[in-house]
Formats: sequence, C-alpha cells, structure tokens
Amino acid sequence: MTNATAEIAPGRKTEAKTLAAQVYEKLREDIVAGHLEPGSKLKLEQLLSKYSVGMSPLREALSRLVGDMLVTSQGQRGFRVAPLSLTELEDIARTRSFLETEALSLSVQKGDEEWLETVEQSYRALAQNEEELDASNGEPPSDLVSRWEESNRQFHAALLSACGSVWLLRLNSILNQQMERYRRLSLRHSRGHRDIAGEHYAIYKAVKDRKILKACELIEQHLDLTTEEVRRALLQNEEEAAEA
Amino acid sequence: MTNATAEIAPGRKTEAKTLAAQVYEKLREDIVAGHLEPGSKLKLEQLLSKYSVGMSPLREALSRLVGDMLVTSQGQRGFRVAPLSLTELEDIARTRSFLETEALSLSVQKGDEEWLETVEQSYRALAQNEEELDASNGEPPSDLVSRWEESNRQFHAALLSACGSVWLLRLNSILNQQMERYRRLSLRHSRGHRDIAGEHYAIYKAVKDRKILKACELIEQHLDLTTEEVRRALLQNEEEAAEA
DNA sequence: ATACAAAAAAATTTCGAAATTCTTGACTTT
DNA sequence: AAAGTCAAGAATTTCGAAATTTTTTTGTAT
Repeated sequence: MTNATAEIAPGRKTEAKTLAAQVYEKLREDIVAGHLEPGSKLKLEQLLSKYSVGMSPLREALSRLVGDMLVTSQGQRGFRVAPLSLTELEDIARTRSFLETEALSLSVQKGDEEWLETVEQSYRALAQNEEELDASNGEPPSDLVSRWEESNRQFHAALLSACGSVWLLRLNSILNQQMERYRRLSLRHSRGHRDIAGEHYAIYKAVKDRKILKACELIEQHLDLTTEEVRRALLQNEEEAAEA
Repeated sequence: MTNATAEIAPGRKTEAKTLAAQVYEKLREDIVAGHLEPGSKLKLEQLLSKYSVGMSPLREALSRLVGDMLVTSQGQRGFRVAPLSLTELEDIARTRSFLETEALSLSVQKGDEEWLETVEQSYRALAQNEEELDASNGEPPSDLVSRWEESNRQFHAALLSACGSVWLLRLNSILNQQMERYRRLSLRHSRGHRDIAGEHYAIYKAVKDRKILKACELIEQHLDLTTEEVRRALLQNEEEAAEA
C-alpha cells in the first residue's frame, strides 16, 4: 500500500484512498463515459491488467458498483456493465425531471440570499464558458468542452442546493449519473442548433426573480430538450447498427 | 464452495449464490433490523466469525452495502453502519411520500383490470391478516406479525406495480429500506391506537374506484401516520437515553 | 501532570495461490 | 442432424498469509 503519502499524514484532512476505492472511481468513470461497453461481460483477468490492481480490490470495487446500479452481477458468472435501452432512457428522463423540478421548487422557496449569490456566481462562470464556446470556430477544443460540462454541472447543483433534502439530492444524482451514460453515448453525433446559453439564462432569471412555476417549467423543458437530443442520437445509432 | 446444489443445476432457474451474496443478504437484514448498531464500527474480525465467512466475501458484501447507502466506508479505517437521525427520518419520510404518491397516481391511471385484480387479491390477504391480528388477545405472536408485515409490503407493492417506471420503484424501494431501519427501531415502544386496517381499506377502495386524488391523499396520510409513530418512538428513545 | 516519541499490538487491506464452477469442444448415441 | 455425455481449459470465487496502516501502550523529557 503506497497511496497514503507524507503530505497527507499530518492532520489527515484528506481521505486515504484504498486501492479498491481508486479502482472503483476509475471503473465508474469508464462506465459512465461508455469506455466499457454497456451490457458487456467484465472479464476479471483483463481488468486486473487494465487497472493494475489485484483481484480483491477489483471485486470490491465491482461489488460497490453493483450497489450503484452501474454494474450487474450474477452468482458464479461474474459481473457485467449495466445495459442501456431507449425504454430506460425515457424512464430515467421522466423520473429525473420529476425529482429535479421538485428540488428546484423547494430550493427557490427555501433559498436565502447567500444561496442566490452562489447561484449567481455559478451562472456567471457558466455564461462565460458559453461565450467562449460561442466564440470558438468550428469544433471547440475538448478542454473547453470539459470546462463547460463542469460549470454546467455546478450551475445545476447550485440551483438545487437549498432544497433542504439530502435524499432528494442523492436520488437525483443517481439519475443524473445514469443519464450521463446516455448523454456520453450521444456525443458522437452532431446535434441540431440549440440555444443552451439562452435556456440557462432563462432558468437563472426565473430563479433570481423567485418565480417558482416558471423556473420549474423552464428546467423541465431544458431537461426534455437534452433527452430529445440523446434519444435522436440513440435512434441514429440503432439505424447505423442495423445497416452494418 | 458448496451452495450450487444438484437441484439447481438443471436449467439454472435460480441464481447461484456466492458466499459474498449470502453474507451481503444477512448483513443487509441485520442492519435494517437494527441488530447492528447504527453508526457503529464494523469490526471485520468479529464479523468473520459471526457470519462464518472469509475476508474477501465479507469485504465484497460490505462494499456493496456502501453502494446501497446502508454502510459508510473510510479509507484504511474500515466500515461503519450508516447512522440514523431524526433529521434524516423527516427527509426520508418526505421524499418517500413524494415518490410513492406519484407512483400510485401513475399506477391508478395506467393500471389495467389485471392489475386491479392483483391489488384486490393482495388487499384480501392483508385484510385477513389484519382480522387475525385483531382477534388475537394481548401481544400477537411474532409469526403473525411477520406475516402481516409481508402482506402489507405486498399490498403496497401491488398498488404501485402499474406505474410504468422501473426507476421510480427502485428509488422508492431505497427509501423504504431506509425507512424500515427507523420503523424497526421504533418497535420497542407500544403505540397509540391506530386503525391501520381502516386506512388500508380506504386506500384500496379509492384505488378500486380509480379516484386518483383521493388515493394519493390517503396514502400520504397513511405514510405520515407511520412516520409520526416512528418519530414519537425515537423521541422517547432519546429521552430514555438522556435519563440513563 | 502533560507532551512527545517509539515500540508493540491490533486492525485493515492486499496478494497470490488454491478451490470451485462454468464454458467449450470432442466424442458417442439416437 | 440433433441430443447427450464427459473431459479439459478458462473463469470466478475464496482462502489464508503477508503487507500495510492505525491505534494503543510504554517510556522519556519537560
């Protein structure tokens, strides 16, 4: 065990990472990113070398991913990446929309001025990112896209952060993680024009003005548009697979 | 490995159970039942002998329970049973109510005659159980209580089964599991009189008559009354602990 | 008595091999 | 050709010991 370093030991502010926790994180990222094929058998011997880890930490990580619903296990037959399907996409999208609008509604009702300040800051960071994306010609550089994704994630988290329900946020984040698998899968397709920046601004404005119904309506539309993009891409995927 | 038996091998209709899966199930039950103290450190050496299992299957089971949010882990310092708190109880109760009323609403809208037949059967089994409970003098035998709990669970599952959302049911069952920990903790206290059978009948009747709003209102009240019982018992627990 | 350092003991995590189960391919029977 | 049986190889699961980390105890200095 080599990962508890000298800088960490005094005061122990940062969590020591076991090998199992490290490989869990890598596996989780790879599943969400689609690098491990949905539905595919996870061959343990291959994963041992791919992730430079032993059997016990690997099985621990996979077991935890079973609890996260990103992996399925079958006794004596090992583990598989959880499958994806259009039916499930619709279910996740509806359920996420249902939860996220509730969380937003509660947030707008309960959030104090400090919260609103946080929302404003995250909106500004996002808006700046979106301007840079707009200004980039052709295909934007991947680090710019990554930064946009992070600031988008933070804007949405800030919006919901005053909802007062740890569990609502947990469940919503489970659904977001599932949804992200679909979104990543859809990135291989060019998308139609969509004014995401405008959508974000409208949501931010409604929240700033404390218009609960409006905000919920807008975020629902925002989520629905994302789902529509993903759905279209997945359908294209299926058509291309049928032609091959 | 001894648990794949000869009866199972032909056709393989039933899942082969690894040791890890078996100890996972036992640990899960013991945590939900409160046999393992909320917040307590899970000492691996003790668990090895308690559950007659080796270190690898044990750690796999615990890792999965981390994913289930019944156990917390801290790198290099092992695992703990997830804590309970009054604040969390309220959060879980609200969130569960929110999800379960939605699932019921969808179920009543979408459920066909076959579904309604299933609901009716489960209601009849529950009602019979409740009559037997009523007829038993003093403290009812524990097998009767267990049977009531199972038929109660099945009634609720039947009610929601036509909602058309795998994910809504999954999330709701996560919350039910969490809530069950609190309910079990509250069983050590006698409870005030409550007409649970009447509540079940009213819900069943509203569902049978396809009165969505009424059904949702009733199930919300039903869940709230359960929460109130649990809350009162937990407050009593705290008072008793303060006196000791 | 308190604080610090070092050693010992306990606990946790991981390793690598052994045990067990599943899958595949070869062969035989119908 | 299809179905069944068996053995070999591959994959999965578990074991028990070793390695590592944390906690506790002991000893020393102030």
